[in-house]
Amino acid sequence: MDPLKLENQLCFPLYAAARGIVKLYTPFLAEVGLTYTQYITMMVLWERRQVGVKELGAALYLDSGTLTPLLKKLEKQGLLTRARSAQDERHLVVTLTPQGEALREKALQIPARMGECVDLSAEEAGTLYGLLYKLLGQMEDRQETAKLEQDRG
Amino acid sequence: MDPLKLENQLCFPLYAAARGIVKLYTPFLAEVGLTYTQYITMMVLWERRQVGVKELGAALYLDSGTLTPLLKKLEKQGLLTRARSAQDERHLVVTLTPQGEALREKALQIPARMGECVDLSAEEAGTLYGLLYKLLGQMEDRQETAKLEQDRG
DNA sequence: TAAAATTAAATTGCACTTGATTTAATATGA
DNA sequence: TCATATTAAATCAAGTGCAATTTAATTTTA
Repeated sequence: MDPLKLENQLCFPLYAAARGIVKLYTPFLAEVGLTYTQYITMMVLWERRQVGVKELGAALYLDSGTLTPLLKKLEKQGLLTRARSAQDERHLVVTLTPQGEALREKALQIPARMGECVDLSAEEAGTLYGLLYKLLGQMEDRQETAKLEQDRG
Repeated sequence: MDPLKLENQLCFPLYAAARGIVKLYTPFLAEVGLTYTQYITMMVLWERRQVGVKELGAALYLDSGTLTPLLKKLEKQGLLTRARSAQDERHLVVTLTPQGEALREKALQIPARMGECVDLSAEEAGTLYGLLYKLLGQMEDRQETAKLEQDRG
């Protein structure tokens, strides 16, 4: 078995399916004026109302290099506010605005419409979900040990 | 169950795991001077030696907007050549060079090293592989029907 | 406590991705 | 056959992602 054959890779369908799913979301998200990354950012805010950039990055596996310009855009759209924490000025706190909260109602129809695009049984979806989070967990471990090794050197 | 909660999404771990895996590849690929997208492009060339941009895009689910600049970079590195087809000048044919072929030997160690980073049983990997290709297949169908509907309108 | 280390965002540079448009070549049909 | 339609790449604009560096604030420690 050729280890460099595209069809023998597990990573490639993961990479391709992820882009494909985001592409499926695009027209639905365009109706509410969001990109996919903006959408998952808003999801965190709809859950927590207020969150630091650091925690947001931990939740989404994204760093400030991606989040800073994205949050500035969402602020400009009036969906959130950005302000330094009074306790620790290094922390920037992001807060949902009433407009941002209102957008949630419009977004509520999106998951169901996406669901119609994907035909997996509940069991298949559950299995996939579990395997993906297993992978994510292992990758977090990897990043941490790499980090520690780097600090030691 | 809140449909807009991050942890209730199937798409989010897919998106995050795909980026995470590519990040794991990065240091290994840096040793052979490739990015992940360049790596899977070379994979197609290692299999076929010669391929049109159109077929390459079909194999990788990428369009000329991504591939054109990427192929120019690989050409500049001497790994492939780009030339218009004599039969049909609209087609650009990409061909592996001896240097590109030689790079394959260096890349051969990468899949095993990546495998060490991910701890899934053969059965789990097979299940994940199957589900991801099932998703990819459904998304292809979606894109095609959307395309047809658009052409009709 | 003052210097050194650490932390959190922001910034910068590079490499994608994608949608939309443009350009060039080929195929079609009145 | 010549205008029209189609096809394939290339180009362009906008939005990520990420590594590396910088800046500002806070801790730690000698």
